[in-house]
Amino acid sequence: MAVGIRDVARAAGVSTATVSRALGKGPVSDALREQVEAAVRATGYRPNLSARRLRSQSAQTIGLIVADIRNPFFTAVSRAVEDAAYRAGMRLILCNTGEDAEREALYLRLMQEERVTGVVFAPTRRTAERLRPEDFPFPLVLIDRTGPPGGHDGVVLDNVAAGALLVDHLVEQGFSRIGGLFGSTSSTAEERRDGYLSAMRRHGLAPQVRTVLPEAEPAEGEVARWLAEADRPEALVLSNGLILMGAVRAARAAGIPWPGGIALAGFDNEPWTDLVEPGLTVIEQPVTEIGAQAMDLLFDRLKHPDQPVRKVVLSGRLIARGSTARR
Amino acid sequence: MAVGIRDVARAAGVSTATVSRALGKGPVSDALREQVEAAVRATGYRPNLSARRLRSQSAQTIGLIVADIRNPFFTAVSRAVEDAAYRAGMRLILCNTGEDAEREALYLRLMQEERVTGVVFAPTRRTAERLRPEDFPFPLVLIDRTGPPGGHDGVVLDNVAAGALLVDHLVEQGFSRIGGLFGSTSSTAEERRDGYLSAMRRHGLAPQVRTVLPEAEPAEGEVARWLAEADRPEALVLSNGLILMGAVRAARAAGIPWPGGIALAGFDNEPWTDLVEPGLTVIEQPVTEIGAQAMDLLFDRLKHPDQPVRKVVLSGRLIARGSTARR
DNA sequence: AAGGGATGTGAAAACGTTTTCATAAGCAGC
DNA sequence: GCTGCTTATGAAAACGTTTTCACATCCCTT
Repeated sequence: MAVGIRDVARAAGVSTATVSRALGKGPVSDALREQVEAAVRATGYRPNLSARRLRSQSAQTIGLIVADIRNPFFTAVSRAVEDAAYRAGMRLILCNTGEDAEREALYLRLMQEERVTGVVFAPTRRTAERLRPEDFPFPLVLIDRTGPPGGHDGVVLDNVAAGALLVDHLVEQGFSRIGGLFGSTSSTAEERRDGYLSAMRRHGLAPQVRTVLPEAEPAEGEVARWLAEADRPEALVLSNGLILMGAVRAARAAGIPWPGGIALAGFDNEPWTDLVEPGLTVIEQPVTEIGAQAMDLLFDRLKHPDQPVRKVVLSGRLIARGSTARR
Repeated sequence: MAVGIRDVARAAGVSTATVSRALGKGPVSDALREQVEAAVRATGYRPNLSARRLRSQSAQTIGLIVADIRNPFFTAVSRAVEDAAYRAGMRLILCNTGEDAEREALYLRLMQEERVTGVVFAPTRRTAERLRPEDFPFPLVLIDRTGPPGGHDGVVLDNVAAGALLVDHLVEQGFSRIGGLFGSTSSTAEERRDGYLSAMRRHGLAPQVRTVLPEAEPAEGEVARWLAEADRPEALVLSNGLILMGAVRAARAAGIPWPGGIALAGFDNEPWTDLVEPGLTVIEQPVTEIGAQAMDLLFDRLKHPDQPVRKVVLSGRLIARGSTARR
């Protein structure tokens, strides 16, 4: 039933070595190559990738580890990563960690057992701190969240600048009591908060920072409470797309209009952010570029293992919409 | 450098067979099992999954093939599939086909070479028609689009009923000149169109059907043209989330309000559909359920290969919102 | 005390490839 | 015509596991 390379060899009247070479790139005479190809067609042979990997010690596989593929940022990045992977003849193994350090460790171990070619990883802050390059026999490229400068290549947004950009924009639009709600698990959120804080300080304004699990529901709850307080801010900076959505829901539920009741500015130019009325001011991340760059770094690292560690920092673009219209 | 099972065996003073059994489920005395575990810790041993797969002839891997992971429907389904896979100790290989029959064929071939345990697949109509169960040595479960009854298990929405449901709702709300815009590549879109057509006929109304590539941009262009026509419909049925978004953009761009200028009703209860104002009437698909059911079918099929083919049909739920408010 | 079924263990085969190694054939230079 | 170099090919080793098979050992039954 299961046809192997021996069957093809027999059908073509050659050795298995020749079949292997004909299918790969070895030197084979044209005549035999044709015989082999005919035999492959005749037998319906499909190579066994596990055997190939075992023998050739090359998995041709990329692992992608993210918190949740349903976060549109990761969705978009994953598509770019998958495209690059398959263009290079590699498969993609997808892992969702749910921001859970234990599952992160589990999946990293799995990647070792798979002997993957490389991994693209968006770690939680906690895990990012513990990541030691010498523990991994493959290139590990961090995206979105690199944490403190470590031994891994990475692609990130200039989060500090982006956080500040939002504050500057809000100040310019006439707001001064500006709150910030940031995710609690990633270094990215921390950097955005730092940018927020330094910009607030620079403008001589009093920051109000809160922290929340970076998901829509917790964010909605937190913002709902915040908006119900007597001295609520005039404007809110939200540190990612899910938190921004939570904030929009909370404002909508409380019947507070934006920008009149509360100005909103956040991250991730998701398709819906310009469909709500008024549209939401956001920092757009170059998502496709991030995924593509990560794969470039990964392949470069494979070629030049001893090259110094590189960190690609991409700029976010401010898209000003009605949600932060001048007071 | 690379530590294998032989090194562990040597360190523990046992045979490789015993190590394998200690790590698996074979019968091993408690004393030896502890020795082996200690040796594993001491050596930092990580099993080589390729070797394991080759020998045990079991890949413990699920393939997921969809048009585009960025379609929120597939995003959500993929998450459910991944969860189920990893709960069963399996990995997930992700493939995006971009609705391209050639890439579908390519990936199906790849799945054979990977000797995967099973595949969850949302095929284009063209491919669905050609799918022959005997060509696949693994269970292939179709989701979202099963096409004509074939030899594969599947999980689908009751698309005909759902399409009709939207028409019934629109009629009830007082609309009669109702157009329908449907995707051109999937059997799902066809079924929704059939539901639309039969409901229109039942109500004695004249259907107006158009077809478009199931992506936001082509849909926006098509709807823009449609809305510019003199005898444009009063209401539109849109056959998936991306097409619905295109329609919303077109209406917004043309300055046509809904439901006043054009009533909108579509598929997929994506998070943004109730954030636009007024909210959009949609059919909600049980996305998580679809993914989970697909994996259930897959595992059942592995257990009972000769069981008759099963097709799970799930009902969509109508969520009526302002976009179809009474005329 | 002998027979017999569990039970635990190790040696070696097996999984399906690629790669190494040896060899034969072809060809250039002398 | 011989040597040396390249090229095409096959036999066999190798990749790192799991599984088969054979063999002790132990305990229970008779």
